[in-house]
Amino acid sequence: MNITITDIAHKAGVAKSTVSRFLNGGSVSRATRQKIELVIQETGYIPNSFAQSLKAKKNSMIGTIVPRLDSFSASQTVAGMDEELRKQGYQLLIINASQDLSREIEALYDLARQKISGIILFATQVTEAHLTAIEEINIPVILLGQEHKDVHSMIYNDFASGYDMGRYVMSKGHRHIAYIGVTEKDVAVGVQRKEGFLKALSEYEDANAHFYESGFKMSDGVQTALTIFEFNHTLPTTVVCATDNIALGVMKAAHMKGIQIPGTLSVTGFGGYDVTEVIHPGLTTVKYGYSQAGHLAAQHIIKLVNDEPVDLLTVMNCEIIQRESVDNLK
Amino acid sequence: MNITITDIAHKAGVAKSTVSRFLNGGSVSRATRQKIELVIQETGYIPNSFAQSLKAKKNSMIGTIVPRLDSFSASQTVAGMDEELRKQGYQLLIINASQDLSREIEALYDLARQKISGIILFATQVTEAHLTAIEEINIPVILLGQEHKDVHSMIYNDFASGYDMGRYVMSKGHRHIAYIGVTEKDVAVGVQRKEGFLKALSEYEDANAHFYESGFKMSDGVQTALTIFEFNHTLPTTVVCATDNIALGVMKAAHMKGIQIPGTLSVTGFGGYDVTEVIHPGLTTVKYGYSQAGHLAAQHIIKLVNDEPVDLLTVMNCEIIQRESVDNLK
DNA sequence: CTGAAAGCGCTTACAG
DNA sequence: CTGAAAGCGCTTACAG
Repeated sequence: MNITITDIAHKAGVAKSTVSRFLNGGSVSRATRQKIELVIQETGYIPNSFAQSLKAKKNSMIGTIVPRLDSFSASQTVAGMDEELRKQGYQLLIINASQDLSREIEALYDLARQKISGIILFATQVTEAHLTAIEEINIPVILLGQEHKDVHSMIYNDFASGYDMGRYVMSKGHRHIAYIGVTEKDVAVGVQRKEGFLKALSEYEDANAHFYESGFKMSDGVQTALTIFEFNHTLPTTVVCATDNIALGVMKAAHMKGIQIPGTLSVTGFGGYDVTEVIHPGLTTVKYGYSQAGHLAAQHIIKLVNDEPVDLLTVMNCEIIQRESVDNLK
Repeated sequence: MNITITDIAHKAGVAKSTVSRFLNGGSVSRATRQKIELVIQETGYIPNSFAQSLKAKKNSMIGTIVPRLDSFSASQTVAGMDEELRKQGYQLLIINASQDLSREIEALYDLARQKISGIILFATQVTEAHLTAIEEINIPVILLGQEHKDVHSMIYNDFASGYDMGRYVMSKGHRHIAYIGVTEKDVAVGVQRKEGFLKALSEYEDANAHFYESGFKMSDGVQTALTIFEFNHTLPTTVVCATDNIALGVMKAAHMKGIQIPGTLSVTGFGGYDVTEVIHPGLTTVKYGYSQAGHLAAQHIIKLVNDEPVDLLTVMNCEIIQRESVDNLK
């Protein structure tokens, strides 16, 4: 049996309300304060936060739903969020949806049941079910990574990233390009990045590109690269990959096939994962500020929780990091 | 204002207890069932889990305290735990201690306040304060990564890993070795791995090793490697690193200095991070089964929560993965 | 400064 | 099958 505030009150010979006041920093005389302190010390009393929240009608928890925990971008972002939230006195409840959209929906309701104050949802796709849930639970929600006109959203400027990367490789003289993208269900990564790249492509009349679709895993990147290497008598001079993971896969495939990077083939990624710096050659990529995004998302959700205004859409910029994986053909 | 069970009862024209029974799958007539269902549908009612837990006096949450979220081992392990826990109907509450021991203690009390059912603590050091907290909160706790005689512990067989790695490099003919370890405050990584290595070393009379201490970050590994390269007119033939991160740092430093790996210098790690496979050369390391450990920890904590017996100490074995970073000198 | 009382939203015997 | 009542552990006006 656990110790309750009533036990403490009895042992200290005071009323529960006095103990409660003591606990919450209300005014208590020196004498009673000491008695209560002593009893709490002896018993190792720990208040029941359910009961507290039940009365107080609110708590300081923020929930976040991530598609997977074991990805660089997710763990960096969550760490950033956590830091900011803790600094501001909130606790973060992390839910792993394991890349299952229906679990995201479940998680939304779960968090509502727990009367969490606000939710940050790492979005990959925003379905009708998401929208319904967000409306029903009646709790502030921020979408991170995708945008929707009816929900507060924070996105990276994926179009600009794609555009910049396209211009970059072409400025280095590349004209025969393979672009490995991902499913268009992922609007940010699958559509925006590619659209940006396409725009850059359209500005160079003598350039041409072939488009491929890959999964998100490194092994998917390896497979896709292998088919490119196999069915093309003339290799592209560069392969632009929609994520660092895919780029890593391409590098691995090239290594397996004895294709030199750089020298014979160039490769680029998106993401700016730590690994891309330590490998040889270093991967030219676009750096996304995951940790900062986490901090910012935390600040925004706190504002929303406190009914302060927040822009419906926040766009975060990214920047190219030039490393050794791209040949200068000029 | 949120909708409560009383509202539902009113609107459906029944008693709260009937709604509660309905919610918990008790016997309710077809007619009332339908009335209640309808009202819940219309109102979007979501039960308050605080109130539920307050009465039910228990919940199905397991807490885990990790020193940092953004590390490969932590995210893999947590993902494994989460998977298992969810399968068994528990929810995981993750707390990030940001590598601050006092935050671990706080977190222990925080979780107790939330009447969580059990706690898995990723341990790096086990201090008196930890022990006191664990005793006071009176909740089942499992230590992951370190052992203590009074607390349920799960550890990797770090001594054996160190021993195996030592024997491995020496079997490849290496006799002049640099060992980069970490602080001995971390018994598993700092002491056990080194002790194992020392035992292997003692079995080869003609072998010698120099010992260095590094931080856990890749950049620390770079620094340590640089001093080794600088102050030794004769380079060791291999550097055995206590973690993959450090090994990655050494590889980077070697690359900066134009030292060939393999060829001139060999390098090994511990951990089996994904990256170690994609880089060139592939890093010879010891594979730790993080995800499995997570699953196992989850199973154990659930048993403890249900008062089922669990071995006080569980030791998990690891195995060497041979890749290209070690020269065969024979 | 202190205490008695009501109430947060739910569940659980206990009658009927 | 259904309802009235008590109670989970706390907080919060309100008196004193």
